[in-house]
Amino acid sequence: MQAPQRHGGSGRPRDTHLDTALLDATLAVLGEVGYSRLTLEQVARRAGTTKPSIYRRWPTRQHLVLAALARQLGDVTVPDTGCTLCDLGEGLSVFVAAFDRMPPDVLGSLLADCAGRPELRAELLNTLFEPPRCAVGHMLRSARDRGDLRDDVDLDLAVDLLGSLVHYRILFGHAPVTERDIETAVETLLQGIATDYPALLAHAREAGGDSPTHPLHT
Amino acid sequence: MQAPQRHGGSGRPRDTHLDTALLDATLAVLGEVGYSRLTLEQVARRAGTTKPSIYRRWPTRQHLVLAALARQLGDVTVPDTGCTLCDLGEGLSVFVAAFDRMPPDVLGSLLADCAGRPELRAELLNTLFEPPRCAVGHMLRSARDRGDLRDDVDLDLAVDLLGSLVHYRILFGHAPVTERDIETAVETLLQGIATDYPALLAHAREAGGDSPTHPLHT
Amino acid sequence: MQAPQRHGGSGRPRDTHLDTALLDATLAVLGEVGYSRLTLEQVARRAGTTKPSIYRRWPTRQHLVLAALARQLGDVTVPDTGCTLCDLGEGLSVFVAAFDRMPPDVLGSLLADCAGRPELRAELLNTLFEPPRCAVGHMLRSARDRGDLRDDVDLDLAVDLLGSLVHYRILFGHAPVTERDIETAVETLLQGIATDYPALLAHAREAGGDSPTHPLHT
Amino acid sequence: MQAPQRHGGSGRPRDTHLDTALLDATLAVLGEVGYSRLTLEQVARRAGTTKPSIYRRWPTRQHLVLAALARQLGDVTVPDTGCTLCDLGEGLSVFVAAFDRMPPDVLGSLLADCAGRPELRAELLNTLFEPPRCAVGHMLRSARDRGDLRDDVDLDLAVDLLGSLVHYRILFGHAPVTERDIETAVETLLQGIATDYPALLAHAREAGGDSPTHPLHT
DNA sequence: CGATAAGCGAGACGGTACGTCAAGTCTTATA
DNA sequence: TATAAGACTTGACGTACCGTCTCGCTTATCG
Repeated sequence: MQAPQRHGGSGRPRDTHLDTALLDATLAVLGEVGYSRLTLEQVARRAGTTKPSIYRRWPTRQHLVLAALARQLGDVTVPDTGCTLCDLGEGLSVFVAAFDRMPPDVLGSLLADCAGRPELRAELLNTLFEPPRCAVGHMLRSARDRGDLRDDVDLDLAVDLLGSLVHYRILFGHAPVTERDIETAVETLLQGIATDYPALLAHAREAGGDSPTHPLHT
Repeated sequence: MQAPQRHGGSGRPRDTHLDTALLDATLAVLGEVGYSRLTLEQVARRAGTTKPSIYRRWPTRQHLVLAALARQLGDVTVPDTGCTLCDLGEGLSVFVAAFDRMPPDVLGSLLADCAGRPELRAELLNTLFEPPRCAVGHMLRSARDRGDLRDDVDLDLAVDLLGSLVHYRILFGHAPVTERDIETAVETLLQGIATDYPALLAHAREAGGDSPTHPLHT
Repeated sequence: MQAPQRHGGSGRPRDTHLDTALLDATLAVLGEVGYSRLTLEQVARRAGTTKPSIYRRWPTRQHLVLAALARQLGDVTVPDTGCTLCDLGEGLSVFVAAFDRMPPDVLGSLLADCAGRPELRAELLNTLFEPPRCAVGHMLRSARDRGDLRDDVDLDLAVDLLGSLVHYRILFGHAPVTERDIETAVETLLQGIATDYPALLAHAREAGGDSPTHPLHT
Repeated sequence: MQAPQRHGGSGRPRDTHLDTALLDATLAVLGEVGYSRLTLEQVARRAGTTKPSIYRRWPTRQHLVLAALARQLGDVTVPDTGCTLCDLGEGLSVFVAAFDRMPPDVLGSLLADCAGRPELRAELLNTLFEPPRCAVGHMLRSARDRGDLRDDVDLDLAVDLLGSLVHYRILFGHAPVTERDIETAVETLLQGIATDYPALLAHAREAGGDSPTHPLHT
């Protein structure tokens, strides 16, 4: 969802500076007044241009905001060290950090604003939510392939258990997602689906070092 | 979020039929065009009245919708049979069913629309989201008190693990929440925090009967 | 074309100060930037209100301007002294003066802008152009009734001959309409349609005094 | 207002087919939607080209339309037979016919649109309105020279009396200009300014034949 | 004959104003 | 004092043209 559709070679080419200026302005306005009070006028003025230039690039306000968020999210890469506990914890943290860089409350508002626009909603989910889901899914699959998880675990549900915790708190967090929360959630889940949880824990301890002994314990 | 504030006893009394007519109209409009396209004019016209009569009762559109949803949610009671597995599963199902009766996508939109209005947001959370959280928390606390859970489990995180799965899927479900999902999630979680999971499973089997053997397994 | 349509007794009544403020603002803007550069925003701002308040009163920009011009034209009354030459000259002068009080070039632009809107055009003609036509027609009919004109004169064409001179020069005058022009035109016309032109001239001389002897002569 | 300005000899020459195609398209669009709804885009598209090709030829929309109308008006020649009544009637008819071939209402709109652009307005008047004025003026001057009119007649006002009737009705005609109207107006005017009207009438009768006996009479 | 200069189609550019919609507030007459 | 009615201020919406610009290409004239 970064650069919008381009056309045949002919015609005056689009000013790519405007593209970035508009996305920058969008993020700035989002940060200052939030999604619901964001005005296209304001965005345009701040980018030194006018509304029609926005509509030429993105068909709706939602598309504009989505593009801005997607650019802000950037390309997020996750570790693959072979240590199931470490990788999951680290991977989730990377995504939490990426989402935390976004203006608060925007993601939820945008998602809500997609009600009734299925294509847009799909685009949003694919662009922003699917990458972390995929990454976590990939990690869990690796873990199962190397024998850390039971063969018959429902990986989709496991992904949802971790992902929904992260997403839910990001979207409407009554509490921020801390590193501690992530570790605890990962360890709790693995106790339920690992073939040999103590071995994983031991492995993580030599690899990283600061994992706690008692998941979900205060 | 039932009948709103009243004034001094004198003068023409409020038409209580209007209260219900307005909430009915709100739900109807929500169901037809969704939250973002809901117009107070439209609601008023449908209820056979005018905008000022709405504003006399609820200060903002958000309050109106919240009131309508709260009435739709109604009073939900959860079981307390002493069977940890059964109660959790049954309790979660009750709430999923209650939320499923609401117009789709409205809850998320409303919640998103509360960004920047903390009191309203708090009221929404208290009215709609807190009851299930409380009920689940209460169940887990009972379970711990009767010795089913370890003493040092972080109950808040446990509540969040279950609650976020349910809420997240309800709010923005890329997949509906099935009975099967609930059971599996409950059992997976309990494997992580129960003192003696097999005993709970056995207990549940004699009580109810249809619990599966292998959590999270296909 | 003054006060727009009113409704049943109930509801908040229209602010009549706004009506006049808007018409005043319209005339002011017309005077400053002309018809084609008149902006409803500008009119509204100047009247201390906003566009929707204008659209509530007049359906289009044309209606607004027409209303403003009509108010500016006001009620114009013409003399009826029995002196055919004097009355015609005086009556035409009155209307020329009334039109000269309007912002220049507006009338033509407005009329041109009515192309393709027959009802509006009819309203404009009725409101602004018909009164002088009627007045002149009435004068000529009186003159015929008292025997000053031949019985079989085509009064409509006579009205047009006088009216078109005035209107044409007002609308797109390459030259202003002077008192002298009016007198000369009246006298020239009457030579063509009067029963006894010299008698009329004599009558006018005793009544008024400053009529010229030789029509259309330099 | 024929072919617009050209530049130095070098470079690709202008496609003269485009000139005519654009003027044709302009007239077509004017005929279909009128002046105020004419879009340069539309004209360009219809001519199979694009806006810049228009602006390369004519600096403004007004110039384009003026050029189109001028081409449509063409060269109009008027008779000079020595019969004052016949020539005037015939000459006016020729011009009425020429203007009637133009799309209706366009002339007035264009003229109105020249408010505040004096050079353009002058060009328009010179191009479209001056020829008939000149022709009528020339006829009247010839008539005076041959002794048909009094020596001291104000020829400018006489021209205006005839011209304004024609122009006014053409521009904003509440009634079409008929042959009958023209004859009657000419005859009425001549009664006012001719040295010997009956002689002119007699002359016209032998020359043409179908002149009426009673000017301005029904 | 190759450089140069303009015209060409295409279409995006920065702008201005449009006419509409809904929000939330107010003022009335009536009950 | 609440009601139905409806006008009020406010502010943003998405669209339509304007007149200009920058492309990549074609077509002529000139050196």
